[in-house]
Amino acid sequence: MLVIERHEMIVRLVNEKGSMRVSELSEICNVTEETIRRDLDRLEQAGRLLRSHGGAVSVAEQQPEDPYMEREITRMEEKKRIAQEAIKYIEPRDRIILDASTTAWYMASILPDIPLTVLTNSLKVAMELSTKEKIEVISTGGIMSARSLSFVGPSAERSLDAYHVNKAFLSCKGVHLGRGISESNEMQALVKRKMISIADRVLLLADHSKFGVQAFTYFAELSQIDEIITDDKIDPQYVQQLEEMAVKLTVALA
Amino acid sequence: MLVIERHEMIVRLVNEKGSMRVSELSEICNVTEETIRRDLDRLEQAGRLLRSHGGAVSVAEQQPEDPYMEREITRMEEKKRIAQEAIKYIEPRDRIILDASTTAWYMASILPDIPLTVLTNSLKVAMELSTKEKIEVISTGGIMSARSLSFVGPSAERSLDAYHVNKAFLSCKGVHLGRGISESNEMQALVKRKMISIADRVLLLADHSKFGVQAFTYFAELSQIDEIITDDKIDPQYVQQLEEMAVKLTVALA
DNA sequence: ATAAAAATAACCAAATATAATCAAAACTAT
DNA sequence: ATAGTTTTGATTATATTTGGTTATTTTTAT
Repeated sequence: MLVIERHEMIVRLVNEKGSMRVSELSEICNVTEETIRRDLDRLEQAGRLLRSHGGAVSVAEQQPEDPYMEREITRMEEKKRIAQEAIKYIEPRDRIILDASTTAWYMASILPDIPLTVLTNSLKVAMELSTKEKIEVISTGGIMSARSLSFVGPSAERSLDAYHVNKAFLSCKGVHLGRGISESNEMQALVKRKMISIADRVLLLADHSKFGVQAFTYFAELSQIDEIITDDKIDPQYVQQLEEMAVKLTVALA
Repeated sequence: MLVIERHEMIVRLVNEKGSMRVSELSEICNVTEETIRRDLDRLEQAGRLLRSHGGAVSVAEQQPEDPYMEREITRMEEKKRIAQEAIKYIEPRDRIILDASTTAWYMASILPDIPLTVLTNSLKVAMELSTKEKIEVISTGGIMSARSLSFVGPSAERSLDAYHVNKAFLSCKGVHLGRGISESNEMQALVKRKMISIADRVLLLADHSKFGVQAFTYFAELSQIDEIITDDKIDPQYVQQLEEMAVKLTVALA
């Protein structure tokens, strides 16, 4: 990747996410943090972003409203942290699933360019990964859900049948200790259920606000989840209860 | 190779790939890196690309096209006109196929929001149609081709098997009266062949520059095409020969 | 408030890329 | 043909980029 390309990528990422840490950019671009810092200095000189300790923030004062992205500003910080923790579980040559959640999209955007096969039903994830040449992206087809820009329906589920992955990173709307994992949309829930069935290991990405919540449809038991990644605002009572239930839990720290 | 030819080749390569290293260009063009550097300096002077340490990046990020799409930015006007003509063939409640071509993408962007089912292997087409609420979009899944932002491969072909449409709008790289319709990329060709097999009616979108051209793989006979839509710069000799061969031809006027 | 951790700036050195220069080769125009 | 121009490749000196190291600053936690 040429210098200019890296600079453009940095600006794009900073603008998309609002902010980026030096460490994230370093991983994504496959250069040392020193290089990223120098880049940020120059980009700040040029007025393309604003430097801050640990990273940089967007200076695009009023980015034109992205019609695709339902503005999920809520829990953005937590989701980014969870995404950052989650990518630590990814190793070269893994075959993984990313679902159509905001957290999975963050994961895609900060995923380093290493040899990897990613199976997804999310248009945004696919789009995001298209620039990383070492990553092979496979999309389920299916009926497009315009709101979430993802593919659902029988054909999406059918196409998943043809694959097997070693890790699946899934999100949800609710985690209830007694009732299990739930989703507000039935179509999405069915796809997630299928995803779980073709994965060796299921990692659930759920920020603290999801605990205790019961959404419309259940798509998995807690026992089907191998590990939950959440943020540090989680109620300690859940931590303890999950421990008692022998569910592995990782807390993504700030 | 003439100097100008080399210059054009350099610009084309840079635009296709987004960027090129001096070393790559040197190898491809069979000249020393010094020569390439001088070329790049002059091309940057002329504003045809942007220099960067180690290579050059494309500057062709003008509106309708972004650096992903695989075909040349040329014939844009013709393609828009062909797209405009093509949508006249679409009626409410049609089930149609749009392939991963620039022309199909133009079609998607000017398609009115009427009840319609669109089956496509193009990410851009899907994205474009996501804002039109009356249009149901179904995507083939498959391996994502990053360059063309489309889905190809066995799974893409397999998923097409589950559907049947009444009209397919396809593009190509070459239309040869004797040898048939060809494509430069075999994966895309196989998908198109399958698309033809599940469509009642096949409409070929081909600007005048495609006639007489033979690209790498053939994916259809002329007899399998129900109608060709082209632009008014088409050589009259082809018009006459197609008439003799009883192939229906529509010329999109300015 | 103070200590520990994290991030940064300021170096340096190695690798790479570039610019400048010159001579040979190829092309142009008389 | 021949003189003049342009292009090219080779060579050398110069620039830039990058990663590593260390000291310093800033932030965070106690």
